[in-house]
Amino acid sequence: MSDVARHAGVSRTTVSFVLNDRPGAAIPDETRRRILDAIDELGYRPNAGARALAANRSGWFGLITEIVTGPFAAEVITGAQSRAWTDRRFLLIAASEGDPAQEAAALDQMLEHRVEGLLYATTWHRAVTLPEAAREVPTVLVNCYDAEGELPCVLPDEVSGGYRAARRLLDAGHTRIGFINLDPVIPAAIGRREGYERALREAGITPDPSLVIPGYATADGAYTAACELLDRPGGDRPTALFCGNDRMAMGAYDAIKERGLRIPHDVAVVGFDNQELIAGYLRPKLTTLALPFEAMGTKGVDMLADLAAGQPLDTRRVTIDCPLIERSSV
Amino acid sequence: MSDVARHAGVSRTTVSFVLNDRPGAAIPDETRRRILDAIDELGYRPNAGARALAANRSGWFGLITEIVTGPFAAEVITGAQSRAWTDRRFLLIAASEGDPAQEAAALDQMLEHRVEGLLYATTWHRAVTLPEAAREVPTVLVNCYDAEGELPCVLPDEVSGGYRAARRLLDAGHTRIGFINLDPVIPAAIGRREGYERALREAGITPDPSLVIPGYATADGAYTAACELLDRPGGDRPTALFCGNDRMAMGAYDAIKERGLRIPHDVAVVGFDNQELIAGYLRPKLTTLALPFEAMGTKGVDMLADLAAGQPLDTRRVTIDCPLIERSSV
DNA sequence: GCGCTTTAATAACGCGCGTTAGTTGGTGGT
DNA sequence: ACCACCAACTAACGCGCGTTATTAAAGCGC
Repeated sequence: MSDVARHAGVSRTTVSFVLNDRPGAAIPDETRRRILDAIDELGYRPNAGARALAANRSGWFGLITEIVTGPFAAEVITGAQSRAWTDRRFLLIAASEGDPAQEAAALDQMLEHRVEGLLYATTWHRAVTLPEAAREVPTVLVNCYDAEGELPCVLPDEVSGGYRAARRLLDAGHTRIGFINLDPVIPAAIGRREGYERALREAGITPDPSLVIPGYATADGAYTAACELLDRPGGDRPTALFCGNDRMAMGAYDAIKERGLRIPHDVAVVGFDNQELIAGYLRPKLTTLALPFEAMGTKGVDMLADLAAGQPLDTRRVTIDCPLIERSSV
Repeated sequence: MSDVARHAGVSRTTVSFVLNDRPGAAIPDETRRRILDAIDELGYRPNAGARALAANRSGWFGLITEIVTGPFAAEVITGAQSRAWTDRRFLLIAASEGDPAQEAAALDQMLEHRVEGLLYATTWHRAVTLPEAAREVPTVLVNCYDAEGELPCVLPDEVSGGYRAARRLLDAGHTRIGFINLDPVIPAAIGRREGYERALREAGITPDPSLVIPGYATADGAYTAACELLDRPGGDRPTALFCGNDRMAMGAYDAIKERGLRIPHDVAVVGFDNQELIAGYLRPKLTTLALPFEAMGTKGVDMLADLAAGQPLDTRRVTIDCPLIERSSV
């Protein structure tokens, strides 16, 4: 920077003013041009670290996830990254790998780097408890919430997701809709079932509990569940299956095809999660609901930016809709 | 740091010596303990940025990928991250999203943060050309290579992957092995075919070119290709299919099942890529080869660390084996 | 010509740390 | 009694920048 100043025949301060577009600083165009030319000529690049030190503003946000591997975390990162970029901020990403020690270590490193805010994301919707150190800095939870309800969080709207799935099938004329759910105790399963039942009732149908079977998140579990639903005695088998995730839809597909039934003509299927690698390549392609991970990442940074700027949040618990991704299985 | 020094009754220098375990500094245990106690008591955390500035060593490596979304990039990140951690380094991750402008901007930011090395990773094995600015800092290519062959790179060993796949099927007694390949012009397709043919020849079988059909990386393309192979006139249809990726294996599965054939009894299948969401949930689970993304990320940081330390590389072009992931389709 | 305001610029301090060149007090040897 | 030596520390500088207080020159009305 001193070299640039010398080269342009001005002081270092003036260079700083130009670089930062300092409001109130009167820099004639001619001087500004000379400085910018010098920067170009010398290939000068400001030192972000020194800048942060002097301005007492690191420009970092931290992002802790359980697993970097896996499409969900990646989407959160994408959303958060792009949003952070517009504020000229950078994201410090670390994976806890489910190990509390590693998580604490990552957090320590982040605090040493003076992150101005922390995003804490999980791969599945649930309650979490954060390490103590997280209280030192503004924190937003993504896809999870703290049991005490003290921290702001951004969550998928499971209820409207379940509602939307059932509604899509009702609109297609189905009245007996089997629901192969996730483990019944987790928030996703509870919320989606609530939405599913509400849609049925709105259509004048009384939910039949025997049509809701847990598939425990695996293709095998869903296969078994689908067999049970499709082989119901009395010939009142469902004409549509709503599966709690796309993996389970794979199992359901197998059960349906095995019986010589066709998708969607004989049995329609709706999944959840919109995992491209499954939904996009099943045959026929799977109509499913997307978890809005990218939007959640974006919104999380949004909230963090407000928090870091000292502004209060308008909503401390934000829910984001799960959009229906229309393909060919309904 | 000054507070800690005052609290412990020593100078700031002594605190620095303790924090950095400075070799040659004689610090009595008693003094050291007092300092560590003070750090604890005051909740002192070193400022990583200031440290980098003073030591002229940022501790950052940059990692640029095309897409953060997607399992491949995530694995590279995991490998690189964990390896970097052991050197007390951090990874600055950015996605180019295939946009040269965004890529250049990301690189600029990284250089402003004074990264000491750059990892450039692609999602599929191919040639790349880097922006000019990348020459300012040691660079290692991951899963790609530069056309000029100037930069060090770490690549998957496609040839041994193809060899290993064919070999596995030969060992299982198959002699007519169909190969649904990727787009024939890309390095992965070329290398794997070479390995496939070598394995056949070693087994005394002359490769039959009509058994190799491109599936163009899609399930649909592979379905068509598989139909062609399975419906060959003359009853000499292959008893095994080697697919250039797992998505194509999905298409092949459909073609096989449609004909009432069983996997692996009537037709064995080997995939490539080891995409958990596909390979692990197909029924039966898919035996496939893994692209060693995590290992490539690790090795990339390895090489970068040497480069950044000023040491020459022993090998400028490293290839890493693709391990066979045994499941139930052979 | 004088005072006053605006424009254009600068010198100097501090951000939090690593590092070098010292200083101080004590011990052993002759 | 003198010097050499070592253990245990410290003062002071600089890393690259943002920022504040200050100055010199130019413009303006009378």
